[in-house]
Amino acid sequence: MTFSDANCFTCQSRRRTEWCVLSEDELGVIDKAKKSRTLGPGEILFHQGDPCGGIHCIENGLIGARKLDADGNSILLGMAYPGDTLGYRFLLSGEDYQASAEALKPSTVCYIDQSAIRFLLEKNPALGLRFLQRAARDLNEAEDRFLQSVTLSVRARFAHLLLVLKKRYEENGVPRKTTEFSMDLPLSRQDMAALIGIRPETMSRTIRQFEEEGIARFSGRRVHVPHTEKLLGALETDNIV
Amino acid sequence: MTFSDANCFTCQSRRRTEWCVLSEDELGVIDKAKKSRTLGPGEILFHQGDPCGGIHCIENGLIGARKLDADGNSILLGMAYPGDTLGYRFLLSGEDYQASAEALKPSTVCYIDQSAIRFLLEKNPALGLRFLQRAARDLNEAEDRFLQSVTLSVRARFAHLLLVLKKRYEENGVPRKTTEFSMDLPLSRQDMAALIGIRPETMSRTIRQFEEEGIARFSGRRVHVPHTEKLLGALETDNIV
DNA sequence: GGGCGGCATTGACGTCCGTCAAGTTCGTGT
DNA sequence: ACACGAACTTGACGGACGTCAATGCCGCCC
Repeated sequence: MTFSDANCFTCQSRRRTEWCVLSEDELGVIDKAKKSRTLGPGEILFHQGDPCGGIHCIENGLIGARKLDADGNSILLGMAYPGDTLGYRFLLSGEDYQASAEALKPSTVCYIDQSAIRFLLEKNPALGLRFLQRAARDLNEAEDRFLQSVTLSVRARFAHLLLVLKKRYEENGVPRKTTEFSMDLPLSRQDMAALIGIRPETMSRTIRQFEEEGIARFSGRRVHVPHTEKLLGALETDNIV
Repeated sequence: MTFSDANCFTCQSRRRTEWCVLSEDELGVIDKAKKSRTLGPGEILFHQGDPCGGIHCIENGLIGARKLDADGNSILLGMAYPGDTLGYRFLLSGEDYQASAEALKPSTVCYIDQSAIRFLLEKNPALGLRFLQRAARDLNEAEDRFLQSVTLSVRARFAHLLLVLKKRYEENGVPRKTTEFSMDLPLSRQDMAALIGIRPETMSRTIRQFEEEGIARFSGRRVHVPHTEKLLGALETDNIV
């Protein structure tokens, strides 16, 4: 674990966080309470079962949420990008973490103890509403994933995933305006497989299928899509209103 | 649509709602703003695509959330019991309803306009936190459903569903202490099928399988489980930590 | 450098579940 | 009471995806 210096006032990701509704004074409370650290890929932020004593706020990088099954295989449940806050759910409900958090890319993350959070939640109702809006978005996303997992084919779910990763890639980097695009996938094959609820073998086969159909070309973690509309055609999204 | 009289102060379900943190005065705001109505089974509370102008609060009965696919088939997404509030997510995010709400049993539901809600959210931070806790619980539930849909067999998912319905049945009625139990299912076969992401035909076959194995006996909407531990044995829950 | 362990790919095979079609039961309205 | 439609059941069939096993690839550590 490496500690780093960070500053809430100059944080590039702040406008994406819930803290954007805080006054200067209130932001100072966060800034004083925070502890910052950097993680390399694979490093663990917290473990499933650990008590949740605060909130993690991602300044930059990429964090993944995992569960482990009995065989020791880890299942990637979701990803958190810069500006996302991690753990508010368990802080509020008082439960222990139900998943582990692991850096998927080199990341800088701040930890804010619950005392500061609770103080500000009492003081500024807008902060709670911000968290509530975040929860509402997360909830919509979770329900969509369930619906997709039971209504869409593996092909379509993988196409969805690629488009979501593209969107995130562009939000956190350089957007492209052309019909074609390339990007570096932040995930291993088996992590992508877990995200859409399939086995690594099926992931390999779906990738090969996409290559054979000219939808995308894969080389390691690099992916190139020559015609975005071909990828859109694999969505099968027509049949749900 | 039938209107009914209701009273927040004497409401039997209030202790389960978010309003339980309100003072007498604040409860009066809700009580004045609410409009109460009763619905028979099949009656629609609101439609997918309607604008969300307030919150629905279930006094008693059972409400289901549905989406429609292009074929006109309705997919049951979830259920709301007495004390649950419906629509806070869309109110906060300003979106239209993304699903319809339909009474599954005779129900009494109050509608509270957003102006009262927003007034109280600003005034009493504890109310926002209550909603946040609700959202956190809903989120955990949604993620569990996704995990189950990709890791568990149809058998196991149906066993889960029966146990959830049992829990709800006992919370809203008479609990039993014995190893066996009976209950009336509040759902049609196809609604149960949709909840666990399978087709009605597969639902029928799973029910027959349970009967053949002596796990449960079904007669119309009545279900009898002679040995609860047999049902627990069908959960296959061992392999997820 | 050599060996080891995790990730990825590929093939063969099996099975679970979706699809289609037909038939039955149930509920509702006239 | 009868008729109609919706919900439910059952069977036959096929395909998509999981499972198992073998192999290749690559980075890491002794």
